[in-house]
Amino acid sequence: MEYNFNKIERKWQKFWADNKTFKAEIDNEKPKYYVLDMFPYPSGAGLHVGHPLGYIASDIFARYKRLKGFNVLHPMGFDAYGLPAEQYAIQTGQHPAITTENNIARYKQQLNLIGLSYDWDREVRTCDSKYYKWTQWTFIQLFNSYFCKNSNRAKNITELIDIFSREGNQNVNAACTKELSFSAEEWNSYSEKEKSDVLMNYRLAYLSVSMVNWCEKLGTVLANDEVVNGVSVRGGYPVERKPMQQWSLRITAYAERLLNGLNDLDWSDSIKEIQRNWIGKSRGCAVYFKLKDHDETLEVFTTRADTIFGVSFMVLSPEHPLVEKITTKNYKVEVKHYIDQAKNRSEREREADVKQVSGIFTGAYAIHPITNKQIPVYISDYVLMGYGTGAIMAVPAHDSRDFAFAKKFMLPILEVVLPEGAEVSNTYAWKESRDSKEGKMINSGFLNGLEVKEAINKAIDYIERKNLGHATTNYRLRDAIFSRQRYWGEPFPVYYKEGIPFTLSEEELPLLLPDIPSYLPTETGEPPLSRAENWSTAGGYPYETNTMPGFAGSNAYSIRYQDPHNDTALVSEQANQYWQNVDLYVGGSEHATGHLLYSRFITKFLFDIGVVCKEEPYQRLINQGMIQGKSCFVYRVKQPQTNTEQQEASAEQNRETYVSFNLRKDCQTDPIHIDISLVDANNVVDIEALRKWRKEFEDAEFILEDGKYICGNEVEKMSKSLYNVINPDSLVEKYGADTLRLYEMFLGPVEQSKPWDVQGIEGVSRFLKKFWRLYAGEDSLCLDDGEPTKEELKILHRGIKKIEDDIERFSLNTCVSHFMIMCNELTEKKCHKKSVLKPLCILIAPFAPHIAEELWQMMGENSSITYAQFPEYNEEYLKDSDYRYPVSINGKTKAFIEFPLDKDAEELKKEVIENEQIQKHLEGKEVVKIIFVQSKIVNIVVK
RNA sequence: GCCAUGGUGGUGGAAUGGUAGACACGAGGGACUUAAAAUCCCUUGAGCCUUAAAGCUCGUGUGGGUUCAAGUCCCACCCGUGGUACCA
Repeated sequence: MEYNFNKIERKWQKFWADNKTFKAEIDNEKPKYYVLDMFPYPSGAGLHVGHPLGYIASDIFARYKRLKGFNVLHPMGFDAYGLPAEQYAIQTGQHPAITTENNIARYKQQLNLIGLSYDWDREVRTCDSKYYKWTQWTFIQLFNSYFCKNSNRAKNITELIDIFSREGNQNVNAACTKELSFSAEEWNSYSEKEKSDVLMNYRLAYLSVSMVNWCEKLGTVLANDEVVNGVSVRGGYPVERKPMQQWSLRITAYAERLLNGLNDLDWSDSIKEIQRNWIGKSRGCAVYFKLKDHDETLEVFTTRADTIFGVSFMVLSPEHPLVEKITTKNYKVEVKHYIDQAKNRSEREREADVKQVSGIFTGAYAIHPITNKQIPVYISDYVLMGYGTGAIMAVPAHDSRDFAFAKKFMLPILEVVLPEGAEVSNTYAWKESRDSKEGKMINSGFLNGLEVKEAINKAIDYIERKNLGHATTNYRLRDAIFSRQRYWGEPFPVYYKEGIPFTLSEEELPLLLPDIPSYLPTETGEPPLSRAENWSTAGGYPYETNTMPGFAGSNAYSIRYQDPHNDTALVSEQANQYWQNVDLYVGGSEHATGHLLYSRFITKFLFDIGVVCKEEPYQRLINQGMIQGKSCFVYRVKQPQTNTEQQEASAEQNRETYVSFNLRKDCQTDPIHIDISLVDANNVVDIEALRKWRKEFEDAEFILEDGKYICGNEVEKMSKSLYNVINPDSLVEKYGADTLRLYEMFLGPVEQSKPWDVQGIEGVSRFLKKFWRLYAGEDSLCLDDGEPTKEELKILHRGIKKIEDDIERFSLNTCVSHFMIMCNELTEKKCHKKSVLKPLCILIAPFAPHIAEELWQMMGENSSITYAQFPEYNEEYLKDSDYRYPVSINGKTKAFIEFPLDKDAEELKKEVIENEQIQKHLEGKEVVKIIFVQSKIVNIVVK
């Protein structure tokens, strides 16, 4: 019988769909296991072989867990809101919903071809109103909550209102945008608008004004990378930094919990580290500096309180509120000029010339809190308003940025930390500052002689005791800006009444995304939604016109899968109690600081308000690597630079010339990408096909080597634009889905990025054919009912053990290898015994489910292999009767000998030394000692 | 710069401190075939030795160290990849 994979795969895919084999339902008799893939954005290009890597890996795990007796939840859905569909709509006028619908259909078709065991009944789409109802609902909960720092959790905003009306905010310790102070009387006298403004300061979803890149001509906000040198990349129109009112989420309130929560997760160290860095906790000290001739104090943040005696100037951010007050008359004009300049520099420009030191003196002086010396106050844009207090104490000797500033403005450089072995030297001769936290304190009064780390603690102690400041912690993490001036996203469930935002009630959800006549922003710069007719409540109050950003829909989708059709709740308590959270999450590491952080935050919030029972959404995380493509290049010869007239003339006469790979060094060339389908395994280009492929090659001249045109290669990202995409559909057609699945795993560790090797797939294809032949005879299965031999049992049980270990460790590439070895050994033994082939079939079922199902059925089983029992290995069969231990002599392995394990040490020694083989190697030398490791003899030391 | 992570044949990659290179691709040789495809067998880290049988030396980015024993552990350096950055 032939292995007809196309027929087999179609048959079983239909069987699974018809029988809903993978439908997951709550079953309290069985333990649950939740396997999830990061859901894809359905782009127009479809899937290439890189996309399914993670899906196949998680599918293998899901299928494995089912065989292990778990009730597995393995859903899939689509992150359907996003920019490409909107841009396509702007260009073509086609509604993004239609584009998205088509792309999803194509994705589902491609995913099903691979035989993934999803429960499609639980599919979610973020653009589906039944789904985004709960995205909007979650937003409302955030709006109605504040973060209480005392209990370290979110609480209902009504509790805060209650406290305000009774005792003001004196005793309130809550996360907020800026510190306010008011009494109960004041609160009760506030207008509705004033109350709303105060509460905004505390809500977890809040409106605030933040700086954006605004392009008047294009009528839209631009991202930093869309602005270069102060003008828009598209059109070259001027861009200004402008404050705009935006919704934000107060993720910073959860910084500490997001940090601590990482410790108990089974994630890779690198991704945990990326999140830790992103949160960026730094412990330090706030220090108050009095200002000469002013009542205000200047508060700075520092992590190096030990260097306080090394302060020689202060620097404020240009946006700092005190700048205006303290600038003296003589410096007003220059300071204003500097601030104006700084304001119009985009983030990108500031980044671009980091090395450029700029700044200006304000004329003001601060008083050093310990030495009482006067210290000049400068402003400079290297100090950012967004971090710490927007002001620093500058210690040029021990901070490289302060050092550069001091050099430029000829300010004193005071050395206070002396590294071990160094001598006190003239700081003005230094080429760079000494930033290291190692060394002893000098010139620092009561800190002298201490190590830096001790000095930091002692300095903070002193500062707190004398009321000169307080210990504090800063986070790099910023609140998440949640508004987008776009069409294709979730509408905010918000309307405005006399300028005060109100949320809709739960009964009014979902607030449907309206149809609009054009997807561009309006002429007045309003977001696209303001084009919608009657975009207001029944009472005529206008709705919010911004939409939510791309990550909104993915924050709680893993929770929604648990109960996707529930109309009355995000998830029922019953469903959540059973499914809890994701046990295995598979996806790319590019979401480390986006989706993975935001959804952890939202899950913690939902935990606080009692919606879910687990605080962390994803217990174990595997980050699959990217599969790269091999790109092919031809080398176009650069035309010599001549004057224009000649060039024009020659352009008509001269055809483009391309040289073969090994000849490219002889002239100047540009590499040009060509489609990989035009090239064979030896990099020989099919020139006739190339001429037909694109016009520019039609009558080009090709300079050959050995009669062939050889192209160059490079490993790059797989992308349509680089013509190096390998499409899974054609591979399934040619080799079958089971081969593709095995090969994607066999290619290397799932976590690692690696290039797609076009030829390697032959190997697993041959293996599956061999595997089939192990069972299949001429026209029926070739099975033997006899008892397996000891030898055969050993092969089988060793295989079971290895495969189980490998899957649990997620080492799926070695798992495939071990399976191949086992099958080859059984083939060699000509073993066709049913009692061996049956467990073998189950073992491969997670990897190659179609062939496993087919053989399973042919062996006379009448139910799907999906819920078969994963075989257990028996230690008895694994015992090595014939294991030969390696014996080294002076560290070099010389012999392998058998010996029993149960003898005592002296007997063993004797036996080893007298062994014929060993004697040969000893060559009569004296044995000094014998090293045993766990009763195995390992090394003999001789003189 | 900082943080993370990796460096093993022609290639993808295996190796709880204990036979480095499993498994696979590619390559070379052979069998079957009129031929091709498919299938099967042998060789395949480098070098040496031998008529043969067998055996030897060197080898996991570089240089040190720990150990009876190091791809694996420690120290220093070089290179690649990813993240991040006037974060005080």
